[in-house]
Amino acid sequence: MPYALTVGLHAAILAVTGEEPRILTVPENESGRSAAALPFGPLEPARHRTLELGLLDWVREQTGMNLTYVEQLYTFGDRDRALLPDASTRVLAVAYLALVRERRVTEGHAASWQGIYRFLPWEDRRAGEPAILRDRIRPALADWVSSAREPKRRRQRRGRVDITFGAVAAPWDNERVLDRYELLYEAGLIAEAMRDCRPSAAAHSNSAFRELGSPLAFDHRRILATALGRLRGKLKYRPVVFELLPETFTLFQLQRTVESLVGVRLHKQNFRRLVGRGALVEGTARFETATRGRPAELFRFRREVLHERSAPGVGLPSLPE
Amino acid sequence: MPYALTVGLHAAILAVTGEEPRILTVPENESGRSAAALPFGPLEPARHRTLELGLLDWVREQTGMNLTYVEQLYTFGDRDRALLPDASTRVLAVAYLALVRERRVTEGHAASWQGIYRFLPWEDRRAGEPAILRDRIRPALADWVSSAREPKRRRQRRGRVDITFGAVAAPWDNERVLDRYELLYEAGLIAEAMRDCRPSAAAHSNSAFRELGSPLAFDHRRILATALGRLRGKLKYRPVVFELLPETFTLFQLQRTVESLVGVRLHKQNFRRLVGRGALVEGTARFETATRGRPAELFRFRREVLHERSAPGVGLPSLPE
DNA sequence: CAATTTATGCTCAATCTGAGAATTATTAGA
DNA sequence: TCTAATAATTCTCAGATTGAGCATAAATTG
Repeated sequence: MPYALTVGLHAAILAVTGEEPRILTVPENESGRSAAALPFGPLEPARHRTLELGLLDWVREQTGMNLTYVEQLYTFGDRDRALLPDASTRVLAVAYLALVRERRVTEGHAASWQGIYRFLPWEDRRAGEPAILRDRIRPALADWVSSAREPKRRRQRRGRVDITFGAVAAPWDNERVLDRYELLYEAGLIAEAMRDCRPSAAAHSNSAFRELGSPLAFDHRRILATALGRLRGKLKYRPVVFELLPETFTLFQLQRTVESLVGVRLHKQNFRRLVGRGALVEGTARFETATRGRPAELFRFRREVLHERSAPGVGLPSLPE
Repeated sequence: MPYALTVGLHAAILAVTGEEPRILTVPENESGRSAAALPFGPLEPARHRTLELGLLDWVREQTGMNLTYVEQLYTFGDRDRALLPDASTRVLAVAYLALVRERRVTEGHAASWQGIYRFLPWEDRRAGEPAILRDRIRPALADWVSSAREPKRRRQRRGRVDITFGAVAAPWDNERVLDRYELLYEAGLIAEAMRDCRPSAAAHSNSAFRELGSPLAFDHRRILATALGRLRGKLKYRPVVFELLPETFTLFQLQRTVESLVGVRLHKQNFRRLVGRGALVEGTARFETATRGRPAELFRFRREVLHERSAPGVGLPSLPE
């Protein structure tokens, strides 16, 4: 067999600063152009006892960061999306999600923080449905639907669009981040699709067409989409937000952090009720000063809950649009 | 680097017959003894365009079965749990879950169906907490807790036992299948732990100790635990049970199937209410004959729901014990 | 001190859940 | 044929949860 096999370990390292979720990226020179990439490196069987240890190693080396909360996401292995160094090497990608409190990148590392909605602009609905959806995505998807030859194929495509991007019968499901990315990729609306020489992408190549969002190296935007979808789901049933927050925080900060991740606004009073009921936090008697209105109490995550109830998340009392 | 790297593709193929979930196993000769194994085979970079296609290929070859519903579970890569063919090859395992309707194994294949609770007997609580938990597991775990030297370590162990196996403050969480398996493995109560030369396992090696449940080859019992935990979670928010049921079925059959998977009995009337509310099924006007009491109507899964609502699962109206 | 801003508390109807009683349609057997 | 046993199916009812919004409290700004 003339094929070599390598396994890459990739990390989507997420933090929330203010009201903006960000990932840590490293510069990557890829076929001439330079694009941002997630920190990653190959599994070295001799050196890395486990996959996760290998990942921590590479991340430390490339960013100077020591990860604490790490979770495996998915293993990607499609031959034609791997962006091969040469045609006789097969590369798998094992993707991880890490949650951290944002820190300045330590000296001597070229890593930088980037807002995630630069890469997935259609996922942020906090200010209502974003313009890019109405003005560019929905029309382009409508084109894609009608560009199918057979009527049956058209119906399939329309159904898929409706369910992933929401329509009359099906509301927007904020966890389907990956489905949406994959659909846009298949429809050729993503720069990476053209890079991978997708047929559908070629259709747009000579029109005045702009791809959606900033690209990332390799298949890293797909990893980011996987990470965001998974995190949005997990928030609801595990107290993971607290990995992203400082030791003490106000309830409003907590709410803003959750909102920034799930991409929608939440009903404030009901959000508090849910957090309170789950007994996830406890008040310190201290208050946030140096803010505008009435000062808010500072709360702290009750780490004990991890040993008490089985699966408390924050709950998402959504707001009608 | 003197290390070779291989990636194995492993399939937990699940069906429910009557009220018993089963997996498809193949015979495997492993270091002299023969043990059942999940169907698996190495990724062949030249032949397999995607990981999933590789998996389907191996499964077809070993069992004659064509899979439809397939889902990636996890990628395992710990060096010291891989059961290496030789010390200079590193083997990763990408594990999948497949759901099928049970069929007879086709001629010429040595595969056979095995009830999953043979391998994870503590997970079936349909008849209340199983005796093995009270008589063997809880005592053995109590020993394991007190066998820790430092008090701090003991407290940690006790907390971990309480949260994974349930205690006063925390009820039994039926999704923590993997946590429970891992804990038993670490405590040396699982045959595979001894096979992997775990120190904790050695403690039991010369007493009149019997390991829990039947072993599987490699780390396949861990894969099974991952599969069951994931499926138990997914049932609640995606209509996946129907992959396991025939075209038409009674509501009671549906309930029994769900119960067999989640491992607890459910409240019948409320279960119906939930299924009805989700509009998951529709009655055919036909009835199940050849049964004892009043004949039950046959229902059919409304495949349309996949294109309607975002995420309907069956819901689990649990019964107090 | 008034206007503004934000935090926090409280209410109320609608819906969902847990538990179980009551009713209906069959089969097995006296 | 009549009765008991077995299941399916329908209903009820109290308690908890949710969605929505009003009201009040405690600060800052001008």
